[in-house]
Amino acid sequence: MTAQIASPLITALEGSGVRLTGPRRAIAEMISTRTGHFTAADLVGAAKARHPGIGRATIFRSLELLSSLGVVERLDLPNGDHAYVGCEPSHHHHVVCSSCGASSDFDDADLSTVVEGVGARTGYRIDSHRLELFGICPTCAAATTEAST
Amino acid sequence: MTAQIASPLITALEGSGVRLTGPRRAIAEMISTRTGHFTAADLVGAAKARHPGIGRATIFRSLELLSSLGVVERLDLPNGDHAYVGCEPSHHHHVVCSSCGASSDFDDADLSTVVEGVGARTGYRIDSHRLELFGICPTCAAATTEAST
DNA sequence: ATTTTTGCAAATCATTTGCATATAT
DNA sequence: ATATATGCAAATGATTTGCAAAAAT
Repeated sequence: MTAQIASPLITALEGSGVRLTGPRRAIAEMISTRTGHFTAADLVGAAKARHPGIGRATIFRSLELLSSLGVVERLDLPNGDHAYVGCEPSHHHHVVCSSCGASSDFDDADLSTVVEGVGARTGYRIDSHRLELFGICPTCAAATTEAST
Repeated sequence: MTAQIASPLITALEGSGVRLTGPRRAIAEMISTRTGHFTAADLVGAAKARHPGIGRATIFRSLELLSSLGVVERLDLPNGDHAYVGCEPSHHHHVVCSSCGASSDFDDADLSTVVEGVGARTGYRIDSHRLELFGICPTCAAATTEAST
């Protein structure tokens, strides 16, 4: 009975009918050890070090697969870069730390009021939305304060 | 006294200290004739037809300039493409039509409550946010209904 | 045994850059 | 006159694709 902690991603893969391959396990594990967001290039780099033999294409393909399963989400950073974060498959949004890349999820409740209001005012039938918040996480804020003391 | 309608973009350029060049006028005009969002590639194509001689690089540079002036905004479409829309320079967000690309602006008021709430709950100091709504505009909705009759 | 995945290398696509020339001020 | 902008072509960077070989069912 070994620890299964690191694997909501693996669970998601298991439940989806795709094959649970070595590369996919390795990628899932590399993602689940990350605290914050990461780019495809980050993962390619990590793979080169920790799991040589995994190709660039496989990483892109896995990222797409995991996104489609809803356990990884693609973010568009303010600078235009694409990044990813591991997350719960339910609908929600992210706050991401501009300093360390950490991210938290938050849910939808209050936002849906806003979304409905906009729909009513503009006449659009709103199908989907995306909200991303950027700021400084408590840890980084503390570190900054300290440094300036 | 000729119509100046097409030129909030030009006004913005004038007020900003940059030089009002031929290519910039042409690009501003091409943008202001668009109803919905457009990609850099769209503009490159339009320029090739209507203003040959304007280079790709100039288009990208102008888009960046206009974005920095706040009269054009870059969107990240749900499919990952980058697009732009012309807009008012005040802070606001967009609803974009998945069918025709039209977009409307809406302001911030209700959203700021949500943003503050998230900041309070997560402990993040929120610096910026981005909200994009996607759906079907009234015009396209009407067209669809008609077609199915 | 059969189907899905993979790795590789090459292809594609978007965006950026260097630099000599042209243009707005 | 002088600083800023432009066009071009080449450079860069990210992501995708074709395909034969490898691995999972």
